[in-house]
Amino acid sequence: MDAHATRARATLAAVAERAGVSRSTASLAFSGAGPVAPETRDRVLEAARTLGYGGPDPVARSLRRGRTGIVGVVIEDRLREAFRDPMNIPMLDGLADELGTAGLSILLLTDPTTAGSDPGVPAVIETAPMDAVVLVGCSTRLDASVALLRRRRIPIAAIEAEPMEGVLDIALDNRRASALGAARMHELGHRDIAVVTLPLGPEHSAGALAEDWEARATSFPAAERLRGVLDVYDTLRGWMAPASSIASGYTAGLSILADPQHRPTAVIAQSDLLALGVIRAADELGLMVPADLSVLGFDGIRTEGYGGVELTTLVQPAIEKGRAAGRGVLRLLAGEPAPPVLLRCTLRPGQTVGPPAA
Amino acid sequence: MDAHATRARATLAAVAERAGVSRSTASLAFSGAGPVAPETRDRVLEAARTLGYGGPDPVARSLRRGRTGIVGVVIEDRLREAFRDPMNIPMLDGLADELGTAGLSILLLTDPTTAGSDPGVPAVIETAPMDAVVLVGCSTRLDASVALLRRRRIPIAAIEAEPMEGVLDIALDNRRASALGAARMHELGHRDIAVVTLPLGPEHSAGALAEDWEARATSFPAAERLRGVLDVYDTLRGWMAPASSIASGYTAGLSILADPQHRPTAVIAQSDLLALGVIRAADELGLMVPADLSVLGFDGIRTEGYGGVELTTLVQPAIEKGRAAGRGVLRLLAGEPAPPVLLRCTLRPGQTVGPPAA
DNA sequence: TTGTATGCGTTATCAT
DNA sequence: ATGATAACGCATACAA
Repeated sequence: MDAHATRARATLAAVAERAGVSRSTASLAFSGAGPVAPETRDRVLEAARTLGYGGPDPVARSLRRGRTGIVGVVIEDRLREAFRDPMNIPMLDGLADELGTAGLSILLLTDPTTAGSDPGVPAVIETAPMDAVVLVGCSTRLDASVALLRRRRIPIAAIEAEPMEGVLDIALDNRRASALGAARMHELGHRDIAVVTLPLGPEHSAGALAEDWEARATSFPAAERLRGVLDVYDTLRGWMAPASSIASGYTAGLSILADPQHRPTAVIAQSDLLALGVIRAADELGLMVPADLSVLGFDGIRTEGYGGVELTTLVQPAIEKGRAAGRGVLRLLAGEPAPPVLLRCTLRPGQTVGPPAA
Repeated sequence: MDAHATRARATLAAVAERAGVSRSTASLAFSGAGPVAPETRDRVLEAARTLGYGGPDPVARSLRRGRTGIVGVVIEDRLREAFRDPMNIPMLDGLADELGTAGLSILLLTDPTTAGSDPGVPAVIETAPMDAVVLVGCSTRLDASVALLRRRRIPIAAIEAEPMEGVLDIALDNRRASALGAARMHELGHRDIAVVTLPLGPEHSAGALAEDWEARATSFPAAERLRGVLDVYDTLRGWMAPASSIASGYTAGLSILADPQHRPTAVIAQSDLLALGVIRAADELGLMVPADLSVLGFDGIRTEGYGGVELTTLVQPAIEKGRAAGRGVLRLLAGEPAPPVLLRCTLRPGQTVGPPAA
């Protein structure tokens, strides 16, 4: 350990004194926010070096400036779950990209209402230092978090959430896109279809879709996508998956396709992973895709790693979701008007959808 | 917008005045760090509500307390790249889990030396408020970051990095594990093997391993794993992949297996994704695994989603890596001694390794 | 170009 | 159980 290790942390005042200048001059030497004679600056920097001064304290600076340089990103539940959804990665990347240009970094937070925590202990969301927040949970139960953040006067952007007053909405045209996909199926002649949905509620339980799903749904995108299908099909079979994964899709597929007497000719899945799982189930049951069964996905993941199936799917602009949120946050922080954003999904033809078997 | 929106943010002082108590008492009412009469507290809370006070300012509190509740996690390069490595997700999850119990949250940072940024602008790592940092880049070029953080007196833990003075080391027995895998291959009778390595340097370029790889290697785990193989095999073919991905493994596999006259009987890959890529290449060339070619992976990812191959691989305790780092950080922050951690990988037999064809 | 003075919003210490 | 006071470390408006 070096000689400075035991000494107390040096402050800007100490550096200033050592350099023989005032605190303000020393401050300017570091921030560059004002004119300083080159030689004076050198003296200050020199003093800083000998004192082992690590630069202005970020916290003190934040207090003074009223900015922390931190944007909270609220992810539902555990990180593990959040990152299991392949769409969250590029979204975060786009967000980080956009925020990075402004020197902002991302603080990972979990939704206190989904994570099981003591109500006694204040949630991190109440106490974390941040300039703004991006909500990505997609859960209607965000209300509590939003109320909290509003009281703290923290600007909020929400991705794919139900629109809320005072929250910058970064939306996907989930309903329209889903209807588009459904219409394509209908055009091709499919009359008996099944839908595999993402978790609609916080329970994350699997099973046939309940009659009253709409009243109990808390996942806005999942509900919207389902509504989109119902815009085209009056009746359908619905199966709710407990997560967006191949395994869940596989299970759903087995259930839906089990009875040979009563099989749909097409399955509309609310995510690509679910679609891949359904295809695997079909495989196992000896069904050819798309000859015996059409499968439509949602997301547009690179299926490269997943066995080489070219999924017909609705591609969502995941990176752009993050970018748009980032830009929106930047505007909010700048006090500029931040208009809501609506991003569009597109249908990408693949090898998994065709006309029903005659 | 409500009535408070235009008014300036309320402070604790304002709340105290309104409630007719001193600032200290108001403070105690919120923090619960001292005795306050129940009715007094109610009055304070009531005043806070009518004033729209959102609770103590985290920044001011941090300044006073000397703690931010934030732990920086330095990931190399872009988030997209970082999350492409499947091991980083459970690691982060374990870390978040452990830190969460102490009310700490994770600030995502990128390594300023890998990300291309102006040297003029101070890197976030220099200016972000945090109590401690976890390094996960695995790059030897962490020196610069470490120096910076040391000057700031910020405790550091590093996962799978080359041990450094004053940095809490959370290590994997990469070399031993790799040697173990290689020994298994040797036992089975393989004499002509090839290794597909992770990127050894920051260039992320693909190609045959250079003679002087060791001198230029900056990725400690990749170098260690390679050394492990060399502990068993004197000579081998080496191919460096530009990333840990199926696509890179596929390319590497094609190159290595191209010439039928000169094919290894086994490939040791430094990650499971690379191994899966090699297997796909073998498939394409009409080689059976493991009859014609043995393939060993590293990581122990759930291959469920990747086509159903049961990879023989070295399983690393990814979640535990994060947990250990989290616990270490907690101890550092508490001023307790934090012993370095060495985690062990285990060989998990699968269906991709067998004796060479006679 | 440099220095002086003040306040950012809290909490810890100590006294009452 | 409550109150007065003093930091925490810095950046800015303003004066020189």
